[in-house]
Amino acid sequence: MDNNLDADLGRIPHQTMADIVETRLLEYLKKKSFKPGDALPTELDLAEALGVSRNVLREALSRLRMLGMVETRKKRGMVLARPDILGPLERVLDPLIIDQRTLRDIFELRLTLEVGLADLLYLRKTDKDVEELEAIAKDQKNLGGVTFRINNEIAFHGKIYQMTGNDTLKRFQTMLLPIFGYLVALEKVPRMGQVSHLDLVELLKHGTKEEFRQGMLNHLQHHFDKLA
Amino acid sequence: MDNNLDADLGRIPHQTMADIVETRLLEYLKKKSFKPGDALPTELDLAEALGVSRNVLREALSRLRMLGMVETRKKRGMVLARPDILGPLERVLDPLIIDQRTLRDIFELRLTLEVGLADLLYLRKTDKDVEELEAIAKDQKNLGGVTFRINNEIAFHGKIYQMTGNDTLKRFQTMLLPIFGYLVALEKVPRMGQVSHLDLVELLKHGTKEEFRQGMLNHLQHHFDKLA
DNA sequence: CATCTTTGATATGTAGGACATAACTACAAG
DNA sequence: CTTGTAGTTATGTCCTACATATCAAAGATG
Repeated sequence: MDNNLDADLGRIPHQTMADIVETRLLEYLKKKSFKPGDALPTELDLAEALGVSRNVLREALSRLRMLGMVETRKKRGMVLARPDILGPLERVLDPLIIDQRTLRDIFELRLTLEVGLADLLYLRKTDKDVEELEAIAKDQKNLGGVTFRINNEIAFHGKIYQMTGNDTLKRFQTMLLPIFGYLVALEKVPRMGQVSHLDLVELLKHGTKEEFRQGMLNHLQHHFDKLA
Repeated sequence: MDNNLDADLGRIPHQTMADIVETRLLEYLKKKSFKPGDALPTELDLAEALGVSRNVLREALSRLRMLGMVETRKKRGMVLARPDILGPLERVLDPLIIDQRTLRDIFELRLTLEVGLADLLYLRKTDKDVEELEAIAKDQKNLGGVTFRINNEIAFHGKIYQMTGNDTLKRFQTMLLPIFGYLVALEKVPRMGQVSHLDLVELLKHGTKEEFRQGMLNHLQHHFDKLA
């Protein structure tokens, strides 16, 4: 009867103490503009200051620890740390849990990145890198099973990301792989672009930045075609 | 004397119970391939099964709640939910805490995205969108103070992201803004690209995808110049 | 009979106490 | 000056207790 009512109205968020303490702590850290390594008050002091039990405080702190924002050592107390910005993302990226719309968004995000990569690539690529990339591309010729072809695909594009010299970008791409495996596996007939990996390597060796970008675009064209 | 010793050896990670429980729970959720809405065992059952106190379990659950992976309601128990993949990222993005290298990486990531956006843009842009973008660009003419110019810059590029019809991308861009504000504020002399916002709008109206991309590239050129 | 009210059971939310453990400090011993 | 020892302190973990929201079923009312 009113099954859609829940979807229409949604549920009122109901902030819990731990939620509030979490935001308060984040505000506190940012306001005080601590630098990594700075010492923080003890749990007992914080709990008392916030007027909550140590239990609640620790639940909030546990979150900040997961984000890598604080580290705690016995006796020493808590210390502000450099968060791992991609760590939390990594935990959540399960294609089966993420909704279809976001999945599509992420897919497009990857395509966008790959097309835009050319500039960084030409800025930082080395001859050694190009050689290694070529080796990967040539490996594709003697294709084994489906598994091999997928792994080779991953290796090739992964290498390109690595060649940009941008570690965050590379990690980001690695994290998105499961989503890609999932989406590609949904395709009935695996389609290949008109521009092969070897073509891309050739462009990288002797072509201009714009030619390579155009080549990558063609390589990914059949993905773009399906977006609408 | 041995200041580098710490850097050489690093610190031994020291997993805490909550850490272990967190990973175990994540494995459990993925292995069982729950769908959003499915009910989970109670805290007491989970704690007993894992052999830890309810306290520790709740610290781990608190993390999953922050990630949006589980929701809990009294009596009803716990339910698997759709995680907000960008939420955790949002909490962490404070330019003052992130290290310089990652900051640069993110900056490059944004440039890469912006250059690669053209395809999605031409796939989904509407006349109404272009008009609105033009309005923003024209606003720039009668420039007020520095604050206004920055806000206008944000509005213009933000509008472009929104025009891609990719909500995740748009949110991502919004989240990165503080980092941009920070990096741009570091510049002594604000430099402008040779291609203005109005030029970009013109390209969007009458130019091809490739022309627009090239225009965006020129618009951002001075940023690329500083990368090396 | 249908609908509203009440009551009880249950799982989470919060509080507080207790103790183990790691790590820092200071001091004594070689 | 290094090494060993004792004491202190803050975190890590466990336990118990109770409040609260919510579901479910029994009971009351028309």
